[in-house]
Amino acid sequence: MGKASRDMAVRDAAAATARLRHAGLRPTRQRVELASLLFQDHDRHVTAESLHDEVTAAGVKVSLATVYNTLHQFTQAGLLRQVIVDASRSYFDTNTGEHQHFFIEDEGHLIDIPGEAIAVAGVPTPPDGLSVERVDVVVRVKRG
Amino acid sequence: MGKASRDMAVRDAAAATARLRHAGLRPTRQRVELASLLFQDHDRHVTAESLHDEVTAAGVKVSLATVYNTLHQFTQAGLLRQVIVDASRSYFDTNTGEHQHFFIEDEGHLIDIPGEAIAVAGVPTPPDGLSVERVDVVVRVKRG
DNA sequence: TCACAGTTTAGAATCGTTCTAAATCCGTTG
DNA sequence: CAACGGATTTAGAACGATTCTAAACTGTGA
Repeated sequence: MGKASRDMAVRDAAAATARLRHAGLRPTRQRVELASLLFQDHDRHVTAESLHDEVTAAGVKVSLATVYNTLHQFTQAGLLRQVIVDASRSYFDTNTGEHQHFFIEDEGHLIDIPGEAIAVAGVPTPPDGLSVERVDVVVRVKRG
Repeated sequence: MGKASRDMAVRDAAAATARLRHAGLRPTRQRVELASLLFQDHDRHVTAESLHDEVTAAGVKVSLATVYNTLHQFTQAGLLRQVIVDASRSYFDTNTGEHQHFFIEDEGHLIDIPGEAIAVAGVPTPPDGLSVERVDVVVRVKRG
């Protein structure tokens, strides 16, 4: 292992810790581990189970309940965004900026579409006492 | 009860039966009941449970399993469209034409947005061997 | 170092949905 | 119009994702 990757690993944990503190979350062992995995890449899409598998494969022991708790806490803290595309499971996206998604239904796989790329025109004013929270666009794609 | 509503009821069952036959589905008692309820209004959004409650309240005995089966069969037959907006339950829409939705998260309530109203521009070409199946737009709204 | 609120955990519980195998129904045939 | 056979319905079990619970543990400020 070279110097760069060692530094990387160190920086990951430090960056994760800083990020957690900044978000008002106590940097516990589990949260730091999960944050390191999640935020090493800019655009990640995970489910509770995929993340649990990943952290477990990395040799770290974190319960599934904690993964669920953590995903929700991160989401509430604005570190993650929940993406609803599949009736049977929830995805979480490390990209919290404005953007949309391709969803490959057969594979259960998401791909980001940059926010600038897509424009939604003509959204009507919502009825009476309602206000727009967010506009989600899902482009469902298939093989072939 | 006046003549009009009596005629309505008759027409409902007859229309439902015709609709089922046309879709290649045997018009069983349960399917006719459910179709009558579903297609009396043009734009309905139901969940399996809401429809089950409704049919039960109407004094008709249909099992929840049959409601699920029927919703899926109707969807496959093109009589319904499934709408994915909520991680915890599936909605079915009697409007199968091109259109989008407001989703009132607090109430779990959907409102149609006509297809002509909304325009989505700039959807990128999907990667390699993928083709666009459908573009779903969900306008999430809140009280206030 | 201590204490305590915050966090994690295993396992049970819950929720929507699907499955299973048996009972029933419907349309056709004889 | 009775009987047959495949389609349909059903109750209840099973399932998978998620949440809850109560007990054990762990950061952090004093």
